Amino acid sequence: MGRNKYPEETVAKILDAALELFCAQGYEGTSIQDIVDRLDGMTKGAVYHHFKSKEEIFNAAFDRAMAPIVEHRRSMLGVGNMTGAQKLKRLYAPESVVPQIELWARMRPAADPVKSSRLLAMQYQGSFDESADGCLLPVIEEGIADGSIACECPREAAEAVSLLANLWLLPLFRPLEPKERMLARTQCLAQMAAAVGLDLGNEVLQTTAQIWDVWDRAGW
Amino acid sequence: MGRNKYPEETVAKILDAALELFCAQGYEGTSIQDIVDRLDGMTKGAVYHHFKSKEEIFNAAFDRAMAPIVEHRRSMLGVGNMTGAQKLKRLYAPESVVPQIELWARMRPAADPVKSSRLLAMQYQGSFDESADGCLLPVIEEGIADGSIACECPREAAEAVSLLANLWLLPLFRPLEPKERMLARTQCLAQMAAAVGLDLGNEVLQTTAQIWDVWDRAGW
DNA sequence: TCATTAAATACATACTAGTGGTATGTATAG
DNA sequence: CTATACATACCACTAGTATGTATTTAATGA
Repeated sequence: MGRNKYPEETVAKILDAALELFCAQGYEGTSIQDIVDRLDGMTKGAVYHHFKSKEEIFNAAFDRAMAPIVEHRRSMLGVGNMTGAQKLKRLYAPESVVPQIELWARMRPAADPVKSSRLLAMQYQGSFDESADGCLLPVIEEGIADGSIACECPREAAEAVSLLANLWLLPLFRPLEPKERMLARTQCLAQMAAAVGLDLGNEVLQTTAQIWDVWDRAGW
Repeated sequence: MGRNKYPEETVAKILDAALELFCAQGYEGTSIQDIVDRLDGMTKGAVYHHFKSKEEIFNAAFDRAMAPIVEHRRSMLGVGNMTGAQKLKRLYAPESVVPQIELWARMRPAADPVKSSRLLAMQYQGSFDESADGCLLPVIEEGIADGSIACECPREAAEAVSLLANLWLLPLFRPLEPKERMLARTQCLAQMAAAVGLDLGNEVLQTTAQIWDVWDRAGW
């Protein structure tokens, strides 16, 4: 294959193939050659021209996939005429979470946590980042400031809710549970969150229900 | 090296070296050769005679390390003259958790979740197993049966508490937080657990404090 | 009870296919 | 003409295997 006039297309192809493979086979289970083989005609030289390591490909692929979702969340919370409590509820409403889910469902990460251990580690890490630098903690603090939320341990509550939401309510790394069990988990989390001053709202149940439907429709 | 009259000594040496290396360098970061190099004189043939794959070594190493702890827990709960609620509190009392912690501290798994992603995945998986087949859920159900615990969603509560205890209160895969923050997390979890009917007891705070001291003393 | 033998075990040695990554070559776009 | 976008050829290293060899154990026979 000769030189491409638009190399960003090549980069996009690489990242598309990589994302799909990393999800299906895990990080260690996917070789650079596997990726190259999906880039018909292209060779390893092309890949290593655009990326300096397998790890960089992995990170780039997921950053790219996550970017629109992060953007979507951030824009949703940018509005001024909402209290912190309202924004918190909105964070777990279907409109916020479902786009993310559609992405995960499309990528189909392996339900085996060991096989997807690197993804799991990223979600784990991300749960802390999300609560620290991301949207959740700032929203809670906003709610405390405007008086709409009464929470004694905002940082801790944010971390706990993030962790449970990302690793327990999202059925990424374990076989999909029956719908009623996922709803029970959601209600359980909502009760626990309420105990530390966070009202996740009623819509969170619909969110879980919709997630379940998407997952189920995707054939899990 | 000639044939050993007591091959179980060889197996033990292999597992000791493997455990230390897997903790320090992660699964993928540790090669069979790394392990062999610590077994002075021994060769890869010996290792592959006793174990059929790297994965089997990994599992065997951790199963062996965990066995006495699991045993300790199980024996502690075997006694008859305790209510479920009392057993639950005991599960999170220092005497139950500290032995486990000493082990972890000795092994020093990397605080980088990505580097230790396989261990993280095992802890994640283990959190569900622990709540399902392990001690927590049975104890809760015992408490419900004897009337000492009132919990509407035992399975969900057990999973949530297990997850948070293993991935949030145990400082395995993240840099150690200041002591007061770890205590705040503990109190937060206790509050959340109480909201779904589980009283973890007052001793859980001492447990966290002791864990922190062990970690700190180990030079984290 | 004890030597002799046969078989099973505990390793060592030598090798393979495949891996992530690099060095270098070549053609094309700017 | 130069910088970029690739291709080709290669490297050290990996998990795992096939095979060889010495030693322990078990079986045998007296």
